[in-house]
Amino acid sequence: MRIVFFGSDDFAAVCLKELEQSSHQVIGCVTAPDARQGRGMRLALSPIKAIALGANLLCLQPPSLKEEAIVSQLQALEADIFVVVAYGKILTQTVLNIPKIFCVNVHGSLLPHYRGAAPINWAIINGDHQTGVTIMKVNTRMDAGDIISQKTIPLSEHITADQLRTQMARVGGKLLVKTLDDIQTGHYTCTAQDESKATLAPKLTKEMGRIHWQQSAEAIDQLIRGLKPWPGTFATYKDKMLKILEASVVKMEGKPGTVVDIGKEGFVVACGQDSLLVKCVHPQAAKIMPAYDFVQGYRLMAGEQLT
RNA sequence: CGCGGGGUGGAGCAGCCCGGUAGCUCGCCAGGCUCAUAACCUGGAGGUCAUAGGUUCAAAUCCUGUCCCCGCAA
Repeated sequence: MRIVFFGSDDFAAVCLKELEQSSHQVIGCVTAPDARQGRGMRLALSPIKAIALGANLLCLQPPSLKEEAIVSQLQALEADIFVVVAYGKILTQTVLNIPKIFCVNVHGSLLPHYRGAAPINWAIINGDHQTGVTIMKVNTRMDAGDIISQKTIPLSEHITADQLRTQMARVGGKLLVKTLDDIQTGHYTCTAQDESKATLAPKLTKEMGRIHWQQSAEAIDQLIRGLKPWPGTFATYKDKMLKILEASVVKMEGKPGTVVDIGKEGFVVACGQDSLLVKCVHPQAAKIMPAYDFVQGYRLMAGEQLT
């Protein structure tokens, strides 16, 4: 089939690579416009554009899909199907009508659970035992289209969002190719989502990463794993931000926020329930370091407070 | 030129404002001690203080350029 691919991030890039190795033909990409970002606000291009340039693929970067020029460009490609993966924009009905068959989306959850921008992270933050990938038909409502295929992924107790994301991109890419094969041969079904079970996975914010020590150590650990690497979790130590990158739950008690023990693996901070053994840390203006190195250099002592 | 913080033995930091013997907590090596600890005690090795110039009797410290790292913001 002739495919036009819509996507922007690294997750989308994995899917795109998978498509390139399939029997289907990617005839063009649509991705976000280059944006200024990073220190010094330099111009950065999306991973999708990088691949497109390397493969000599047509790459469109419209600021808006509502422009007539874009619509006619997309029509001219005569695609069989559109594939959308983490594109970041809602497609209009006009755009959805362009491909001969329809438009499919790869979503990082078992829909109708976790509709929205950050399904992978929320599954970990909420401590779920499993999640998955869904391929669905796109409509104009966010992540609400009919389900074509799904695959479940079990979650281990220590998985982080970046690991899950990598794993899910691989699984999703393979499922995408298989689903496209099925669509081509007509062996597929569309199942409407059960609206009563729909939940949302809203966009992540920086402030979500603030640690509240009165919460349980388990909840904080889930937050740390679910927000890795972005936006990350942080506490405050001596008025400076201290990012906490890795931790685990230990059975110790104390006043929430107090350092109750120090060892070679790191330092232990008491929480609302149980305590958190902090193993890896990122002080403001410094490098990422093992928690024990932080203890050495910053003179962290048992009894001190984090907020 | 978006704003800000850094680069000091193997690790993490202090010292810089107010120039004048390279400091702290670890690690490493050797020896001792202990029921035990982030164990402890004694001794030892290891640094052109990112880099290039400048000022000075004297620069980690003051001035100028360059390279690299990080946070905020997006």
